[in-house]
Amino acid sequence: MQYKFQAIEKKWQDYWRKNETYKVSKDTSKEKYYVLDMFPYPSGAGLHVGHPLGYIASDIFARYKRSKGFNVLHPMGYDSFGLPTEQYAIQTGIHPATATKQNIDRYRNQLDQIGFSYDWSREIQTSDPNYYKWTQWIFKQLFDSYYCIERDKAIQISALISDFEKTGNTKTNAACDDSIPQFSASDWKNFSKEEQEKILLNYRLAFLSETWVNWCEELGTVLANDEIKEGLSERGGHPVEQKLMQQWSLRITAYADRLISGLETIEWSESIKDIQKNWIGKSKGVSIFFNLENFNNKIDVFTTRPDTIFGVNFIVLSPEHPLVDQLTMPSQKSNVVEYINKAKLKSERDREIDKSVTGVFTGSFAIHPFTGKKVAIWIGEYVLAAYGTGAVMAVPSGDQRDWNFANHFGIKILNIFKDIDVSENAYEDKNASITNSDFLNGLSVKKAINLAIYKIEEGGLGKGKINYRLRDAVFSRQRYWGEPFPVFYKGNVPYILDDNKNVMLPPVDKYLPTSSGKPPLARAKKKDWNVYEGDRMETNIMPGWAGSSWYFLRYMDANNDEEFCAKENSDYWGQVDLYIGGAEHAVGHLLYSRFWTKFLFDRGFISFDEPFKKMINQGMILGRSSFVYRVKDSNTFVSFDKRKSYETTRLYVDISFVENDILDIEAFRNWRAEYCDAEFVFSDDGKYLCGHEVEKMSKSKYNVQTPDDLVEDFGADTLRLYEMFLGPLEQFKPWDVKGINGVHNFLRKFWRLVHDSENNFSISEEKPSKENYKTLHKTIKKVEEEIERHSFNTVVSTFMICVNELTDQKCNNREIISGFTVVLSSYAPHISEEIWQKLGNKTSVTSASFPNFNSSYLIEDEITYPVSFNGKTRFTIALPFEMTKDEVEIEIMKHEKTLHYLKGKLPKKVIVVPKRIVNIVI
RNA sequence: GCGGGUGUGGCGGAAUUGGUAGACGUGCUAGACUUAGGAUCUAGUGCCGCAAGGCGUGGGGGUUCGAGUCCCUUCACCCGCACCA
Repeated sequence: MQYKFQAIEKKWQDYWRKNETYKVSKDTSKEKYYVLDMFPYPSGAGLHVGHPLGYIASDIFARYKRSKGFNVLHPMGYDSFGLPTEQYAIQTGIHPATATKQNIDRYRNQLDQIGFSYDWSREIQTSDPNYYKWTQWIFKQLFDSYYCIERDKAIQISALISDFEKTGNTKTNAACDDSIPQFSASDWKNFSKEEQEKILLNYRLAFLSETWVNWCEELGTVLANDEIKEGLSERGGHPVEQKLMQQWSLRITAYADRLISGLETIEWSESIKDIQKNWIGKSKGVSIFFNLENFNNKIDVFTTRPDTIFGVNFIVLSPEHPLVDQLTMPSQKSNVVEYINKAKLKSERDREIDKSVTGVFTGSFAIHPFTGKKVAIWIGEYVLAAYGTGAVMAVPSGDQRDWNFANHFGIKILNIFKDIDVSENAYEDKNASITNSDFLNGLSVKKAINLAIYKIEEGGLGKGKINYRLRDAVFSRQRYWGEPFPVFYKGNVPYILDDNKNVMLPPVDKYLPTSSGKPPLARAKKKDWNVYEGDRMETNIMPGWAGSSWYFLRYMDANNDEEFCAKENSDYWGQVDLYIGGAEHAVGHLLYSRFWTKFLFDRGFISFDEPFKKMINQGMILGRSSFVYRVKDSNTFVSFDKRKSYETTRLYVDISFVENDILDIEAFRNWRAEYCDAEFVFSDDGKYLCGHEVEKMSKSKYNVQTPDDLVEDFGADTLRLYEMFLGPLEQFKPWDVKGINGVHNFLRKFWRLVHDSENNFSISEEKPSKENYKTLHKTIKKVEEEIERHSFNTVVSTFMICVNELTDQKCNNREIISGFTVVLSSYAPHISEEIWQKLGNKTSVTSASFPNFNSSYLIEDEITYPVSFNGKTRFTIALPFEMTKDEVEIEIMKHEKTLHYLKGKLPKKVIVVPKRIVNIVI
């Protein structure tokens, strides 16, 4: 073996470490570029080949940008708070910090092996007290802020307090809970301190409130909507139920509109933008008040179709609606109570699966705002408490859900659509004209909507309103391994610690809830807390996404003890120019970090309001599982091609025992005791052939391919090239080791190009030929273009073509090899450093400039014209470059092959596109 | 149901604005060379056909001198959301 990659890679990794090659600092003389990976959660399983895919792409891009003269920030760290480590702690008693450190060390080893250009002096860990004290600091700022709707930004709460002192809240236009009563300046002054605090809580961006939350009993904590998939917890797949609890929340809803409009300023995939838009779920409509027949208060309903107001047959409240109690007539009491209790017991999951129509009549009536007629008030599960006002005006002729409800309970349906039959289905399209609707008669839907809104607002019957599906983000978790809150209580009123005080996670005897069901932190005794104020400390912790919502800022100033990030640093490094990570964070991390960024921007701590300017979502690398086939009730395994003659059970086999689908019998027998005397029915060639399938990599499928083995066998440069060579970055693709040899051979071929048969470095000082230059410059151009448009896979082919051509040309000219080495270095940094050094350079190839493309080398003497007949290419012909259109036509028409394909006919038309193609129409 | 995405050889994939479909790599078939290697080199390899020729980018239709690429329609698979009023 001539190309000793193991020694070379070790040598350069040591060199980079010793020389701090990848350390960067602010340098205003250079243009900055910020390339960021989504930082990993350090799990116990280590990295598999799927993880580094995005890291390799971003590393290539970072190295490339550096060679183009940019000052590149390319950091890495760990999202090290989280559930799995805590679950492990519960099982083993090992402190999560200890397990986290082990896992991080393992990750670091794996990452170092791959030769990344991270500036490790900026490493961060979200579970490090020096990091999370700044997460707590941001929470303090959120607590200390409210959202001013007029100025459309977050403002310090002191401004609101001074408003209250002057005018009470009568003129206040701020995002808050709807239920706040009005008070005057003198009311405010007369409130006790505690009462004032409680009122302010309704305005703060971080606030404590009693809300319906998703409670997961199995995990012992509440979960955010984005942590639930198909009604089950994302982690572990446990059932989730609705529970009313006092929780910290963040008022993300105040930012709903900006979170939508901001999407227009960033380069993300349409699908992620759409997912976020749908998640926020903006809808324009109108809120309409229905007076009640026997009561003084009103029911507020939200609708996007005010044009259907005359089609209202009844009103439906959600079972959790606050007026349910009041409106339930004694005669209906038992029915309603029974119905509501049943609804309460249903989990998210149950509600999702069971879509049958259910409901109950309250016995009360509302008054239609225009007709004055009585409208029955029902309760129905299909109305969600959390959306809109938790009440709907039911228009069965225009809404299928209302139609189903009416149909089920035998309610007569009012039709308000001209010439439309609603006896079988509701009419949900917007193409009909309205009828039976007083002043709306004869209007199109669009016109009717506008007129209805006008009439409703004019009559004081309601108000135009924008509704969002997005809920405020529940920010408490009843667990141990997360950021503690910088919060203490006096009585039931929460207070924030002073700016210079931060809470460290206190030690606890067990990582489990207390016997009274309080979170694990409640186990800590007073002396265990580094800070203890008031009557008690907050015992909830922050959710997993707290630390990851701002980490990209900390990298800019990772070791600052005075601030979370000095403004001069965030002003210099600015937005993340390229963010690479998985699409699975579409609504969690990516929405929350946008929210925090906007907040920090509002408060003047940073100067930009979107964190990630451009994002690429890498696709998953799927595993290739292997199978053996055991004959039923025996210890005999039959080869894949013969399995059909037997009744067999398919069993996973560890892919490390399988090469090219051939099973290593010895390794298999040694795998498990039960297989040690296994018998085999072989294929005709005497080998055992395994079956295979492409699926997600997982431990239980024994199909996990770690980068470690590959780095050992082929080297990091090969792994880097191969991961890129697999296919487009964004696409899902199966992992298949077979192709790795090809990429490895390419590096060997490059090595051979500049070494003689004795493995001595050998380079020619001659002036390169025209052909040599052409090959190099073609490569420079293509590599540059492809990297710029993030087409990382095609670049590898370009390298291969270049080395193939140079080999054919027997070209080892210094000038050409030097140029190619720099071009290659972002993909294969180790071998490039080695060759670069052998070329006599004293500094690292990472400081070399990307070669300039010179188009003059690409000018051709001849053009090879494909000649087609009726669009089908038949032959090619080389003609001088400068030949004109007419000359080409003449030349082609007298060619013998043309005559052959014309078969004596006259061409109807001859199309000549100079320098490209000739097409003859017969 | 709504929104987004993907369909190209045995396999991974290439084809930037419509202009030689299958680059590059694997795999396969022959052969050469050896201090038998995960080596190197040569030739072949989309499908049908001895050939001439025909057919080919999920299917059908269209625009065009020319369509993987543009338009219409349809199918399959993947992802997200899903009683959102």
